[in-house]
Order: sequence, then C-alpha cells, then structure tokens
Amino acid sequence: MTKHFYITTTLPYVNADPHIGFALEIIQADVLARFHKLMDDQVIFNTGTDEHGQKIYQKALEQSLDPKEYCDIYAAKFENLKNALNLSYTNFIRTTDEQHIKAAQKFWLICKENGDIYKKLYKIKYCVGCELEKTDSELENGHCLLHPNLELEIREEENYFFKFSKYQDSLLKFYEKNPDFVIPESRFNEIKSFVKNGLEDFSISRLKEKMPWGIDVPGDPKHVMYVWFDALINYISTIDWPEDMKEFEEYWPVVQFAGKDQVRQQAAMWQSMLMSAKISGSKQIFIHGFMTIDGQKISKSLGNVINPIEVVEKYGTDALRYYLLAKIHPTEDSDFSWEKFKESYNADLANGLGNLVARVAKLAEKIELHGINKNLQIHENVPTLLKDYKFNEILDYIWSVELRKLDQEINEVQPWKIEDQEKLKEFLGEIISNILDLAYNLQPFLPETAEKIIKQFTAEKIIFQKPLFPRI
RNA sequence: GCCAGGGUAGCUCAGUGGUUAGAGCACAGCAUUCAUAACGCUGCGGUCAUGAGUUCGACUCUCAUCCCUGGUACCA
Repeated sequence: MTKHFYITTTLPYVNADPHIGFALEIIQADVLARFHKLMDDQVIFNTGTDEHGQKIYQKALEQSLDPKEYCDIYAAKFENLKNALNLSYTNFIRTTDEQHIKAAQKFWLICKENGDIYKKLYKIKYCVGCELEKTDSELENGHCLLHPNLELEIREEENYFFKFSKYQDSLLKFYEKNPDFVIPESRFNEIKSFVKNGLEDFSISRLKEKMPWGIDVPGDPKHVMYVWFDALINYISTIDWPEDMKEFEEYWPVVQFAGKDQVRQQAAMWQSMLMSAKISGSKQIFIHGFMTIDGQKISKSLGNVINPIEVVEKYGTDALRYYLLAKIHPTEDSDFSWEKFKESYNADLANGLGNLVARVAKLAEKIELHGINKNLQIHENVPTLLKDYKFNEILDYIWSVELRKLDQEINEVQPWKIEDQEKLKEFLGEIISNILDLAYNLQPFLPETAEKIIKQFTAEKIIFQKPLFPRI
C-alpha cells in the first residue's frame, strides 16, 4: 500500500519580496518532500501566500492598487521561487482563492456551532498618525514608534472571539500524547509553558467598515475574519477540506514547517482551532531558526536584505541549497555572509564534489569506460538523521566521510599509473558505483546536481564535462 | 524580573570525570596533475567566559559572577 505524506510551509505574508529566511524554510521542506517521493510515497507539498489583513490593505492603498491586484503581483513573485529554488511543491494556495474562502467560512460555522465563537468588546490601540491599529509589540513606552508625540487612542469595537481558554487542558494532553510534536524540544518546552500559564480567548474578526480586506464572517456582513484565523485554515483547504473528504482523510495530518516566530500560532492556536472543528491535530511541527546577514538582523532599514533569486542567478540553485542546508543550523539562528558562502562553495562544491566528479570522469573517459547501471541505495544515516531534521549533519556525513573516502582511495591507488586495463576498469567501476550512490543520496538536497552526476556516470560513454561548480 | 538554553582555536562547531583538548574551513609550507593551481601531506593556532569549590585528577560536577540568545499572547 502506498503511503501518503503531507507537508506544508507556512504561507508567507505578501507585504514584502521573498527573502532568504523563507527560502530556507521552503528548501528544508522540499528536502523532506523529495525524500518521501524517492521512497515512493504519495506526496502533497503545500505552500502559497497569505493575502488578507490590514497591512496588505494599507500597502495596496499606498500603491493605488486594488488589494487583489496587489496580491496578484506578489503571489507571482513567490511562485517564481519554484523555478529559482527548484522546488517540488504540488500545491500553491492563495488565501484569496475561492476554495479557501469557502473552507474558511465553513470552518468558522463549525467552530461557532460547537460554541467556541462569541462576540465581545475589544479594545484596540489606534495611532492617529499612522491611521493604523497598533499592537503592544509595535509600541515603545506606550507610544507609536513613528509618532512618539501622539497619544494612542483606545477604541472599542465589538469583535468575535475564539474560546482558546477552553482548550488549555486538551492542548496539554495532546502535547503529552505526542512527545515529538514540536521539533526542537526547546521550542516545544516554550509552548508547553505558555499553555500552562493560562490561555486567553483571542479576537478573530475585524469591523468591515474599517478594514474590508478579509473573508466575510458568515451570517454577519459587518465583520471580516482576522487575517491569521483564515490563513491557518489553508492547511486543510488546500487538500480540499471539506469538499473532498476522501482526499483529505488520505493525507491529513500534516507535517508543518515554520519559523520560530510562529510557534504559538501553529502549535497552540491552530491546534485548538482544529480541536474545535473536531479535526485531529497536526502530525508534527518543525521550527527553524532565523538567519542573520553578516551577523545582523535582516531589516529593510539596514538594507542588508539578501534576495535568494540573486544568489541563484550568480551561483546556481544548488549552491544556495547547499549553503542553506549544510551551513545553516536547522533550528538555531545562523549567519549568512557572501564571504562564508564563497568559502563553502569553493571548499565543498568546487574542490570537493565537483573536483571528484571531474577527476573520475577524466580517467573513465580515457579508457572509454561505459556507464554503470546499478540499484542505487539510500544510506541508513539519511533517513535516521532526516527524521530529526538534521539536514546539516547528513551533508556533513556525506562530505566528511563518503566523499573524502573516495578522494583518499584514488590518491592511494593512483589509477593514472595502472597499466592493466582490466584492473583499472575494475577500480574505476568501484569508485563510480560509490559516486552514484552518493549522488542518489544527494538527490533530495541538490536535485539538479545529483541528476547530472547520475546521468554522466550511467551514460553509454562516460565523458569529461565542464565543471559542475566552477571556482569563484 | 521570572523561565529555558548557551559562552571551546581567526570562523563554524564536536567533545569525554583522567595521559600532551578535536574536526572542517581559513592561513603558511611541501608535493603535484587523474582533477576546477583542485586531491594529499606537514605546520601555525586554544590559560575550553571569569572566580571559587568538590576530587588523587575538571574543559567535563557544584556554587557565584559577567556576557549572549530565546520565551514571557493578538508579532503573518
């Protein structure tokens, strides 16, 4: 029986161009998706764009665009990542998709029927200067950062609330039953202690007259859903909940990838929403770290934003994939700098993998060796480490053990000095067989490079080709 | 403030209650095309945050101090 595997990233909010942090998330997810495909699983790999809410509405107004037009432009930018990063996702959902809107409204109704949605007065802090609502995290000493001289207005409005508080015990039990629910453990501990400290119901709607850019609350034309309530529902709407329950049940539950700023929403709020709708919780949530650039936080004002597409245009997709997977810690914060990027590129890709392939291809070409067809094997370390999302350790293993071993063997045997053709063929055959396995294991990580290597060494005639990774 | 995690070679990190603390990268030298001046070998490089304690012996255990990171709800 085929296994079904469903994996998703978070949906990036379309208020800025795709940046390298999201590239990290989606490439990590892509590795897992590709690995499962390699294992012959039926894979759904979901990503998309989160398009509602005040910030988007504001941005669109600033650019004199209809919000949907604005979102179309950004959704296209995010879809461009598929080619640039060589992603294998199967689903790209936009929260403005009709199918998603219907699902979100249905979901709302179910939560409401189950008694978890109610109306309450909500106090909003409003900055007259920005003409925007402000959250506490956007304030300093109780003032708007952009307008520190203005007093914030407290505005009251009636909002719908979700009974988060009701699910405290259920969430804690769920965590207990699923001891690997959040990876890494430190993030899991954070969310456990957050839930233990007590939960407050949260607001899930906004008045439409102030902010119309959202999904209509069913049965109440005065309100739209608060953006993230609708956004979270994408994880089920993308696999056709509630329209096609057969498909849904085949694939659900999901493995989620998210950044460390998402722990609460994904591991607690979203899980309680699922409980309310009587849908089982997610399977697992993997939380990656954040990236810094040259040791500094990524920020537009610092101007240190790295565009992943620019990296790809200069050095190729697999060069970026390699750096993000091998040199960025899966769960801790890590740094990106051009200097480190170039160092690792030259050391590992040009001098390492690329050079090994080149020297072996040259030797094989000289004696007109035929390509080798064999059953390719995944090394046992790969699934073991992948289970714990240790992308960096897998690549480190492949380089420092497997690849190095081959170079050393070649240096010891010195095949260029072997006169006996049969002996030479036998030796090169062994080396090539090992390279093929190595490439096969690399497939989820560096798909394009792996394919090139496999093609080169299984071809009728092995020929020396231009460098996989020219030195920079 | 409170809670959690961390401070080990220039950089990224690994590490164990016990002889002279490890790797990769970077750097220097040797050697050298089969190979992308690549591979290989050798070398340089650390009072293992600071102070005290436990111990025959601590980088590894305990305490204190300093510093860093994350969490402490409406941040998509």
